Amino acid sequence: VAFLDAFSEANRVVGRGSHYRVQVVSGSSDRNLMSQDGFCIQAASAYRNCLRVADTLIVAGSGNSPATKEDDGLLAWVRWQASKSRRIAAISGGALVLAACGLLDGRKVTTHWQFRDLLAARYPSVAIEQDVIYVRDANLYSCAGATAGLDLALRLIEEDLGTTVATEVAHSMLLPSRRSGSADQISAALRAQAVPETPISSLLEWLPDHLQDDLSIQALARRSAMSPRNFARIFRRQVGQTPAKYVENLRLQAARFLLESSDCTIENVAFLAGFGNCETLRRLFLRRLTITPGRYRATKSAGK
DNA sequence: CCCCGCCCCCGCCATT
DNA sequence: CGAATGGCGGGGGCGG
Repeated sequence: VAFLDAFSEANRVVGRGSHYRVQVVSGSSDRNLMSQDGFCIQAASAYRNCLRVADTLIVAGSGNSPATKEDDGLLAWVRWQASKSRRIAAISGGALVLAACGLLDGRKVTTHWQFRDLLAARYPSVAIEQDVIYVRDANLYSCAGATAGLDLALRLIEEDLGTTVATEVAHSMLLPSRRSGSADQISAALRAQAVPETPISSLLEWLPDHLQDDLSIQALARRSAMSPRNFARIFRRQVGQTPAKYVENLRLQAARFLLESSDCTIENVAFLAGFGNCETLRRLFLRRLTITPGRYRATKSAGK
């Protein structure tokens, strides 16, 4: 449910004329949704009564009922919505519902490890990605678990409204920052279950401690014993971002952290985060956060 | 602020 | 034949 907050928070950030209108629809005959935690949510409507087409269709899977009982009416409704909507997202076990609709054949998706085997066995043509917390395949998004749904929501917001808004939403929701799709920040429990060791995953663990190194594609490819072209492809497929973008995000994150929580000079921050000089850092901040590093630090410290 | 060179990204094709 | 890999080149964005 937490990912719903991200959209309302985005509305608050962009101000009046709210951008998102969220409608919760139940997949049952009545409006009640029973969560596995023992509380009950009342949706705005049951799916049968929802004839409005969603711009973004988000299908959330519940933990206790793996959504595998074939409710033909529900599947037909989802198929119909999916055919009309601009993009589709599956959260956790929601992938099973979309798969049952035949919407995942040949598509790249991820799901909670708890459903992975079932999904793979029942729908062999689905391309399951294992070492990401969320994945995007064209207009199809999916994520591994409920909390990853939050990251997915931030991703959608970022695509709709830009990085600045997404970052602010993440900030106001007390998240350290937008997590990337990669596995490096996945929870320990999920990591233990879901991550087979790959060259990319070990690279992702190595990266944050080596921001000052040469992190060009060639250098990273050499480190991973791949050709540059192939490395870039594999990386993008597994991580969901291009290598340079990912590195840029890491460095930006590091710089923000240093500005907020240390009194290093800006030049030192730039150096520590792996930027050649402070001009590069400055331009990145202006591009991504529309604020200079110095002002960023000032507003952060002035706020407290 | 501008400009040039570099590198990233991606489409495309050849090879295995 | 299809999937995986490597190489090439252009276009565009970014850094110096």
